[in-house]
Amino acid sequence: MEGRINRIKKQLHGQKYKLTPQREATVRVLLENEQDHLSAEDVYLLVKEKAPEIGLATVYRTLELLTELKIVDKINFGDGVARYDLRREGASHFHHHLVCVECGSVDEIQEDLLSEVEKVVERKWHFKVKDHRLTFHGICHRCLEKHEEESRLNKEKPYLQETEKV
Amino acid sequence: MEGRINRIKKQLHGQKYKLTPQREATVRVLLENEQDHLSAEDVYLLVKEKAPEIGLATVYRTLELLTELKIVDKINFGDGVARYDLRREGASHFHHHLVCVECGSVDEIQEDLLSEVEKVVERKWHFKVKDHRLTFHGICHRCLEKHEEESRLNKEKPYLQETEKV
DNA sequence: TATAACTTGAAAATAATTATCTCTAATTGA
DNA sequence: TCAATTAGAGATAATTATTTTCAAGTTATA
Ligand SMILES: [Mn+2]
Ligand SMILES: [Mn+2]
Ligand SMILES: [Zn+2]
Ligand SMILES: [Zn+2]
Repeated sequence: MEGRINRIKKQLHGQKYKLTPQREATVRVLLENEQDHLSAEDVYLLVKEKAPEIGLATVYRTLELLTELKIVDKINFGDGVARYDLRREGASHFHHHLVCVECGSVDEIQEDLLSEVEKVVERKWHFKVKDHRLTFHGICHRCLEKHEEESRLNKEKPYLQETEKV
Repeated sequence: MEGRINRIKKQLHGQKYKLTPQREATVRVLLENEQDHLSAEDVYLLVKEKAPEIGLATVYRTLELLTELKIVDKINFGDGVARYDLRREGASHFHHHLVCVECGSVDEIQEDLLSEVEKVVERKWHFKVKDHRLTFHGICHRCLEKHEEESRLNKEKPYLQETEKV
């Protein structure tokens, strides 16, 4: 954690930016919620707990700065707000996402998966790939298990079919 | 064109929706600009030419309806506006995009490319894939050619290096 | 043609993001 | 040291995109 903060501090200094207490508090919140996909508002509320004087505008500015430095990725899952996702250290590519259309959960895939596909794109479309965004929409393993459970119960009690409701 | 409109009309009626003149005009604009990625505002301005009385809210409502019926896909390239992309008829999957970070162009890839990757995701993450979004960010073939051209010229006139400017 | 359900345009409301302004504290450099 | 410059801050205003409200109009079909 501290090491990671220090490396981010160096990255900022390398671009003539300072690691102010507000910026540090914001980075800490992102590190402490690494697997989440927080909106600016979410980050603001969490940072406020450790630095109550911070303003929402500062959070926006900090997130913008971190995005510019590729420390976070700004993503949009189509729910009306931008979300911020910490890049894994040393990751050469942006990770992928699994969005469940039933429960709304967002899981991550850290594996590359696309290296072959990108070779094809570069060769066939003569397009130099620098980055990618890949999201799958579907049904997550939790919801799938719930379905299996339900259909098992339905078989045991065939007189209580879903079609009977109302 | 007319056949396609008729099939869309049937799709609407099947869900108890009506094909109003405003909706038809909107669909026509989308068909006439099939390879583009229009924003709601873009669509509005184009529809206004053939149906000047239409309101912006109606365009938003129509685009939302067409998205719900999977006639169009709503996409977000991170430029602050939602864009609407007509689905190819009979296409089983949503097509991919190549966004050029230099000139901003957006090209399309109709090939599937992901079937193998999706098999891996279903097997390894136990996630039932229903749809996907894949965008590559990089340098398009036009910009790459421009670069090659420039470096060719620089070799011919080595006394006019870019580093000399100012 | 009657009619219930659906749609519309205009305007207002909401929501997210960005810009502007002024203040303060830190840094710089004679 | 100390005046000048600058970076970052909060407050607030402005923009921009999208959604909601509502009275009035239109549509499919019996
Ligand atoms: Mn993520
Ligand atoms: Mn497209
Ligand atoms: Zn789920
Ligand atoms: Zn280009």
